[in-house]
Amino acid sequence: MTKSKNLTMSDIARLAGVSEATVSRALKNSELINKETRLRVQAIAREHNYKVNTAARNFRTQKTHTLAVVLLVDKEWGHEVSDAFLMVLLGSIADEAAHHGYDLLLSTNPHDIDDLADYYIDSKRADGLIIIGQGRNDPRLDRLAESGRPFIVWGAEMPEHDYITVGSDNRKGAYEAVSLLVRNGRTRIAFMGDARHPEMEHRLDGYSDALRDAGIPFDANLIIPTDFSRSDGYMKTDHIILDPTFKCDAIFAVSDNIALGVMKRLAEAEVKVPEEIAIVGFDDNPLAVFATPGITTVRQDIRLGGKLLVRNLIDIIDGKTVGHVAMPVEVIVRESCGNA
Amino acid sequence: MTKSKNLTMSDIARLAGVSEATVSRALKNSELINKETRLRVQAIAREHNYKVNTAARNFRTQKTHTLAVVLLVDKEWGHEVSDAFLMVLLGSIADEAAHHGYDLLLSTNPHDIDDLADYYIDSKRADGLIIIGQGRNDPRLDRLAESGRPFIVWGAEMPEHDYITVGSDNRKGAYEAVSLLVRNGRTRIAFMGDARHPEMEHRLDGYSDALRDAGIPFDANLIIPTDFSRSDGYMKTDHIILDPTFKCDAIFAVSDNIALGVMKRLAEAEVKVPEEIAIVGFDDNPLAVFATPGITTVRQDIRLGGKLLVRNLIDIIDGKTVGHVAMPVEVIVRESCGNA
DNA sequence: TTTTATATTGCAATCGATTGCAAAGAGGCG
DNA sequence: CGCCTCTTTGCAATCGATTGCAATATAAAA
Repeated sequence: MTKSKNLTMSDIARLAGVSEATVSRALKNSELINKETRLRVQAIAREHNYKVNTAARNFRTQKTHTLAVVLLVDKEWGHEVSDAFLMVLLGSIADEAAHHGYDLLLSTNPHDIDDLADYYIDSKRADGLIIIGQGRNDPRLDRLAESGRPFIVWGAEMPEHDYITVGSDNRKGAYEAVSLLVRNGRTRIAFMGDARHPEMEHRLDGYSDALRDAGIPFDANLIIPTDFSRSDGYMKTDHIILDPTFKCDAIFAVSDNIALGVMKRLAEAEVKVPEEIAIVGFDDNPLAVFATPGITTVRQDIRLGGKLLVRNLIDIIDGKTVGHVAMPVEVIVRESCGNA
Repeated sequence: MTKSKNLTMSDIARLAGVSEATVSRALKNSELINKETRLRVQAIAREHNYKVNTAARNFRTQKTHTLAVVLLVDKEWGHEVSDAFLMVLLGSIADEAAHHGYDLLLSTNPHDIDDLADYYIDSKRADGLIIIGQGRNDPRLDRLAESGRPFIVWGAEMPEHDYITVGSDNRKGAYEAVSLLVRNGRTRIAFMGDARHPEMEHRLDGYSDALRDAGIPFDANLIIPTDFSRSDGYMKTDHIILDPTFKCDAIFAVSDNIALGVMKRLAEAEVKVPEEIAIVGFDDNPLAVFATPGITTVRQDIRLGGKLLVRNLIDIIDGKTVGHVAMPVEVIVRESCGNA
């Protein structure tokens, strides 16, 4: 632990008896410098615990080697910051960014996303933006796209949007989830979720597709608008329990959180899951396996998602063309869907 | 949306007919500059969508106005990145940092925390470090403290450590949780947790204090080493169920996650909660209220914790002296503790 | 009217690393 | 021996904002 104050490159240059230019090149292992010199300079730098001043480098190179992650988790539509998936995604993004030599700036609840682009990109804090929380077709993202700044969004591809996304194959996931319920003999399958949200819209499409392919007519009464939260799942379940005209034998919930809320309410009302009502969720929340009964769900590969967000954003920054990603999903069968 | 390339301060100076120095001062609203001039310069800057180049400023001022958050979530001792509390803490830290004009760098699973101090502080990426995940008396933190770099740790104060912490009053929380069980007539109260972890050591102290004050002898057989995970809570419950010589009428779990795992296992074994075994957890995990029965728990004010971490770290960076913080906790009574 | 105090603004050095270009040295070839 | 090539290193400009100090203008005091 050398307690010496901060050395600069010129100190190292003096110690090694070479110029600053040589030190700079040696430290990045440039072929321009004789191997012997290179190693000597590197050894001296290490010995004196010298670290390149990133602020100076960023300034000179006009690159920050930093990505900014913006969490647009809007209480309004019931997403909570505490969602397990957020943290997993964030962790994966952080790991992948580090792996590519990028630092990660984090921002939550920005007052204004327009300012945000200014704040991060124009003022040279970050080279690109990862937006998590597509919201309900947020027009601010479209404006961001117009401005031409490098960014990428976690969520669903929508033809009317002009930005790149990474997300799961929500349509296919929902299709398979609902088909599973159908195979288990369920015919009146409720949909709980908020279809105004792009990802959920795709899940609703998958739900419809599955019913159609099974020859089951679509019934709008079975669509129960629900936000992402456990509490809203809990509350909207009243509708199912208390309305005597409402009949369903299964529920497809667009998130495990909703499913957890539903199951809590059903348990209180002594409705048996899966015997009376079967349930399939989405996300494979770590809790899904610990609920009683275990929740059958659609697993997203969130860690892969984080990696792809980073890789593709870096490609965008580097001026390459990248496409949307809809990652494969996997149905995880537990007890709640009524499988044998 | 001006698509103009990046303006510099000298552009604004030219447009305003003043010097760069004046622009610089005007933009930070310095009293040195005539109010009229100030407003005019600000207006021009706004009009042209000029943003100060942070890289240049940081370089010149030798301050980064950035804090680095390091997540030391070690799978080894069962903490999962997906823990709800992590995300809440992180969100609160991010908000508070933004409020103080600091950016937030995020890093998870660093290879080496020593390098980390170099990486962030010495190479001028951040002004200070927030460490989350104190671990089992991590010696690396002690080394970090020796090096004199500004940092702060979420966790528990231990006399043998030479760094500043922010955390909850774990001892008091545990004391009240266990006292509640005692008041409900329980006398054989198991402790589930890993006392090698500083925060848990304090909770064990609180547990012991409560028993002592209630005149109940401490029984080492009732201490069940358990890591932080739901799954370990689930597994260690076997001990309670399957060992015929083991008798307890209540469990104090050092985290709600453990409590959830325990309850899952007890439900499978058809042990009634709270009638046969009462349970109190810790954290007030958002799930605690959604478990059946709802889990009585000790709530930590995590959002406040995040704020204090940031404020105190900034004080440390500014050279002020700050003390440890043990935030007040609150027992949240639900059904699992067997209250009337 | 001269002097002094005050309010504004500008000059110019500075932060530390990077990089295009030039220069010096080493070796090869005719 | 002279010319050319290739390797290795150094020179010096540059990135953009900040700030101590000096300079100027303006007002107040003598």
